[in-house]
Amino acid sequence: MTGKFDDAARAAWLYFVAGKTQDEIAGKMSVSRQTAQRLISLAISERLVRVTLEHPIAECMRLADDICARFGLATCDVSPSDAGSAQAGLGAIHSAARMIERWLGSDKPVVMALGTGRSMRAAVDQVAAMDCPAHRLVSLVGNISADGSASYYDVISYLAGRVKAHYYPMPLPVVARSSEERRLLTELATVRSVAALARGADVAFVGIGHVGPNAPLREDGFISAAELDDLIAGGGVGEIVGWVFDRDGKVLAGRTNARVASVHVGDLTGGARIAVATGAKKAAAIRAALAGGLVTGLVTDEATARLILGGGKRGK
Amino acid sequence: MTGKFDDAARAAWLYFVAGKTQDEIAGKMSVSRQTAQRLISLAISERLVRVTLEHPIAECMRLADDICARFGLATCDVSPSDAGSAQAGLGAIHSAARMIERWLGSDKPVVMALGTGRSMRAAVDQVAAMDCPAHRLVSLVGNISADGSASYYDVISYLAGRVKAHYYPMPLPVVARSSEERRLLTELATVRSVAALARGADVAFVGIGHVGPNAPLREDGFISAAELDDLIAGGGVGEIVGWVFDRDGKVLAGRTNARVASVHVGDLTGGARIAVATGAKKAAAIRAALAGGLVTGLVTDEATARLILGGGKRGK
DNA sequence: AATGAATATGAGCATTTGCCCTTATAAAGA
DNA sequence: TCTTTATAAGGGCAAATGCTCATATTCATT
Repeated sequence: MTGKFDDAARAAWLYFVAGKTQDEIAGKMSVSRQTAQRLISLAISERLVRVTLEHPIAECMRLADDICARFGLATCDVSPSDAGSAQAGLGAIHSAARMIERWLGSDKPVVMALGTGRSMRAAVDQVAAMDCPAHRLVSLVGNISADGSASYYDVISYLAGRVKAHYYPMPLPVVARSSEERRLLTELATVRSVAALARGADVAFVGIGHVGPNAPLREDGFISAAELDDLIAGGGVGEIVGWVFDRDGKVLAGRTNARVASVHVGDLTGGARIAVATGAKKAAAIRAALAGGLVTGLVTDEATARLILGGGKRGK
Repeated sequence: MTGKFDDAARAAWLYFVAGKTQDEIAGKMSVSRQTAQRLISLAISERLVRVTLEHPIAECMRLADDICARFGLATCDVSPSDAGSAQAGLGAIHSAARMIERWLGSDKPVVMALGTGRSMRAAVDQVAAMDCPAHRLVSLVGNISADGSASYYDVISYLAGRVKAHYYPMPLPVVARSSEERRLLTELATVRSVAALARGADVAFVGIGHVGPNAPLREDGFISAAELDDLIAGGGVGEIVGWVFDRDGKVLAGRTNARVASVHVGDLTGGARIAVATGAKKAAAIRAALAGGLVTGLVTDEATARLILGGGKRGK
């Protein structure tokens, strides 16, 4: 008895690689045309097949090189913008997923640190199922939201399940109620060991949030409106796993930062630190993070890349 | 001015990755629907997009593992058979191409040795264009046919052009007219240095020819009908770059082998030696080559794999 | 055994796609 | 400048595809 995914993979193989029509496949596999179509569509939705672009689009490459040069990044991926689509940033998310897969495909065991946020969640959704029990995924940021529930885009457990890796979540709120509470929490033995693991990670993937109207930090209920205003007044423009920084990428002293319980991405030692972020609203935050050297790599899309490089003045 | 391939890649990206229809793409790129279709089709035919199967098909994996175990191979790739199709062996050719790409994608310089034949030619046809000036491609076999022309599926120059690597052809006939001539030719300085490079190759890809009715060696005019009969009488069942071996994979003494000017694959030191071969007619030759340890890896298809393992008795 | 939920299968139909053929446009040569 | 020729764009149509709805089947539960 052959499994369902096996049939799906076989049908997809015949369809994409051998170039058969669904009718022919149906004939070969002795099923109806509809079933063949369903198998192929299953293979696509389960990501048993992968379509990749071999040809680097010159314009995107150019933007990526410019960003690398300007901010001294180790890696930069710019994907084509899907202008005007509902799925903003889809391209960047797709290439982030592929980059994650590449790291997880490594032979030697990898410690991968992960932030949270919508982009990150969307990216791990696109990671193909794999089997990598040797790798470890570690969270940079607490998974407890303000009301005590453990929601907030649970990136790490989803990815861990999908790739069958061990994972180390952080049983913490994102922002503690006081700096004293933060101190107590981060001194817990379990938290300390997870944080230590995170700081030594081989690679970290994080989202970047903007600080301003509709800041994700506020929208997701981690800080109050008053706190957000305070951060803006203090020069905050962006945030990574809760740590707010100004336009130079310098982490603000005090304010909510005094109570953020997550691992600051700047504290990671040695490993690659890759940001995944797109969107006009985020451009200033991304530029600041790059300027401050908070990350060593960026995955974004064409439109955002132009904004980061300075409002398209370099275009043409 | 953006290049044509750039547009093709962009259209293909929108089509395959972003999931747009050709109409939407046409709108976005301000071209007609037909033009969008042409761009996508160009991207496919130029292999700017690549579809790969992430999910290993259980049956193929099982066959591959069986073959590895039985013959002590380092690697074995079995792709789904496209039974009854005109394109026999398409799957194996496709995975051979991918394997070649993987080697060429290596960071450190690679010396890759190459045989000839229809399968090899078809495989390199499918290799994506790359830019690897650090790698060296070296021929195992002469490119001069019996009548002095340099045809015979010119695998190496084609691949070298496609991936922009240096290459070292062998300015030799496949089978010299006498063993004396063979000795003279192989002692030429240029030939000796190419052969030395080949013997030290990191990896070799070769086809396997059968020896029997319609043997490729005969069909391509490298040996006469009488010589073929002689080889068959002497127990020859298969051939790699012209060196004929018996059912145990032992190279025949004398006969045409005394005049074969190519580098015997068994003389390669240390590197991987991978055969690409499919088809019922070749099964015996493949089995012999594996049994004799002439190669360390095999790329074939499901149907051939079954034959190699013994007429499908192990099936189900 | 009966019931109901969940899942798989099959038919019909609107969209989408691939391709042939005609027409336009551009490059090359006289 | 006027052909000639090659190359690209558009129109139209048959084939292929994706999707929805109705029906059958399986499986667990009572």
